[in-house]
Amino acid sequence: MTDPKSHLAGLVRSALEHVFPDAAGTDILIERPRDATHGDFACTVALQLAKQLKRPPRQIAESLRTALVDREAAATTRFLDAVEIAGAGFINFRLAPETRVAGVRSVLQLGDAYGRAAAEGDKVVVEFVSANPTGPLHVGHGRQAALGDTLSALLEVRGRRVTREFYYNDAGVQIQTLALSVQARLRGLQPGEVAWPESAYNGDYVRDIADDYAARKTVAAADGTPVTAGGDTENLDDVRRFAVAYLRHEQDVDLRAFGTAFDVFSLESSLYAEGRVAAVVKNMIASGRTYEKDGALWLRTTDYGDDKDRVVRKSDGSYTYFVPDVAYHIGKWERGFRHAINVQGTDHHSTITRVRGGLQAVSESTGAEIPTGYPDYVLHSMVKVMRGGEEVKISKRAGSYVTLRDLVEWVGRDAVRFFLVSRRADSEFLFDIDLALSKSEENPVYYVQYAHARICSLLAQWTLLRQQSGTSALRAADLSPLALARESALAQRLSAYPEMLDDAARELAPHTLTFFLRDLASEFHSYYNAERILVDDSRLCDARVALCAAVRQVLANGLSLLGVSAPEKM
RNA sequence: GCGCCCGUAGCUCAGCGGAUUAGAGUAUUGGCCUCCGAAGCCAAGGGUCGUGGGUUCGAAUCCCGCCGGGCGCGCCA
Repeated sequence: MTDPKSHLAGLVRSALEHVFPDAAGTDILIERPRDATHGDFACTVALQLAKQLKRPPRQIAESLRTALVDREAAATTRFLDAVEIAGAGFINFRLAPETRVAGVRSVLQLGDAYGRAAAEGDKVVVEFVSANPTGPLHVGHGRQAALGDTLSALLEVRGRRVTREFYYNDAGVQIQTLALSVQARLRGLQPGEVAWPESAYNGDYVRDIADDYAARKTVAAADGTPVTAGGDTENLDDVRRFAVAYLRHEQDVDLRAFGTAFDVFSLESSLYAEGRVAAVVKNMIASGRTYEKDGALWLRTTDYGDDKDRVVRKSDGSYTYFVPDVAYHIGKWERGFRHAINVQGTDHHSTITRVRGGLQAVSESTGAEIPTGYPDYVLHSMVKVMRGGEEVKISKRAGSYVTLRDLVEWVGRDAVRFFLVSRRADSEFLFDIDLALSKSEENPVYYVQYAHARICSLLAQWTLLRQQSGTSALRAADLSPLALARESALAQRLSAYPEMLDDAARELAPHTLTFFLRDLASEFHSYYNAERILVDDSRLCDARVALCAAVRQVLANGLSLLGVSAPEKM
């Protein structure tokens, strides 16, 4: 059987076609009521149709109810227990007990694969972090890493073929600034001195790079290429090459420690090297939407909803950054990604229209037929770090901001990852260090992990009791003794897991997952405190243990999507 | 000034393709370990959903104004 929700939608649709053929095309929306007294599912289709059918909603609901009850009576297996009309015309459904607990069996049978859809979906590229190699990763990058990684996992688990990608802007003036900063350090200068370049990076890491450069050390970037420092202060190209490799390596170390792995690293410099930037300019001109003004080449991005036209080629002959950005996205399209999602800070919001416009112009002249909404964006706002009631702004390491490494050292990877995805991306994030460190109070990470560990302990005891191994015996357990309201509520939540994953993936809203896990853990803790699991009656005992084992499995599956550990002991 | 986002309990936040009585955590107060892990559970109090209009049988949710906050508004990235 399909999941209960879609099955129910099918039933309602068929009843609707029978009773009100004129309204057969109506969307059937099945929701899970917050209030358990309203049943397991509810449908508002009667309210929606009242106007169209010119009949009171309760009357429509009543006709549908009759048809549904007839169908249920004729069915071979029992699915519904009751169909009730309530309020203005809601149809509330109560599932048969066997329907309710059916989800428990699927969870135990599928194990780690529960919630996973067949990998038949589109190819999608998720670009995130994309930090310039000019300094250590900061907490904002951490938020991006957590959001991007979890979103990728969500898309993947629901069948999309995901590529996680990191883009380096390694061709701009910022890299030049980095090289000059290192060079200044090599000359023995320090921030604050008169000769120190005004725009230079002041963090301690610049001195570290200079020291290693002078010592002619070798570093390996994320792609593994070793770079050895020449040690010559005056050779700026060499300084730059070493500094970039050094910082790429540092970022790689941080990302690995954070549990984030990328499939592809793209370099802005390679877009120039491969002639992709020049090709984009050529195609923009061919689209007929460019013009020369003040010695520069402009693209009429206002044709695509931008609030002003944008410069493509500056009067000095170089290109603005958005050109390689467009070239990069043309590349994504050409690699076969019909969906691309970029995770970025809201401070880059204004670039969206520009990049999409640029893609449209190129698409028009090449006939690529890139959709106007390509690529998709998940924008997140800034992270503010609080400790002891005050904002933490300065990190020794970076000089002017708190690094991801600082954060992970302070509170641990699990807490950082869980926290950073636990809010809507567009909300401003207040990261409270004291809160993430608390081991007993309002710390949702421990709350969820604790539920997992508790169940593991329970399963270990049950195994001793029954002298059986693992969950294999539980898959066959008779679940009919699970008759309590708490038990069916838990089972219902387990069966809602795949739906929740779909919603989170569709809405590009990974925070949904953390809320689900907290609610599931909460429901388990309540159940655990109210009822004894390991009871003498072995049928009841096995059924309850099977339910708990299913809860554990879903907690573990969900945590793994978040990249958070599911400990057996804490 | 213009554009986008946000304003929900003391605090931190869900809910916002309208729909049955607005939720969670925390903080406060009071209970629960001779019993499967108290990093837990139960209960109470706490909200004109920023504000004023509008659409609707029905609005925290959709539309408009205003107030307050964030981000952006370069031939920077």
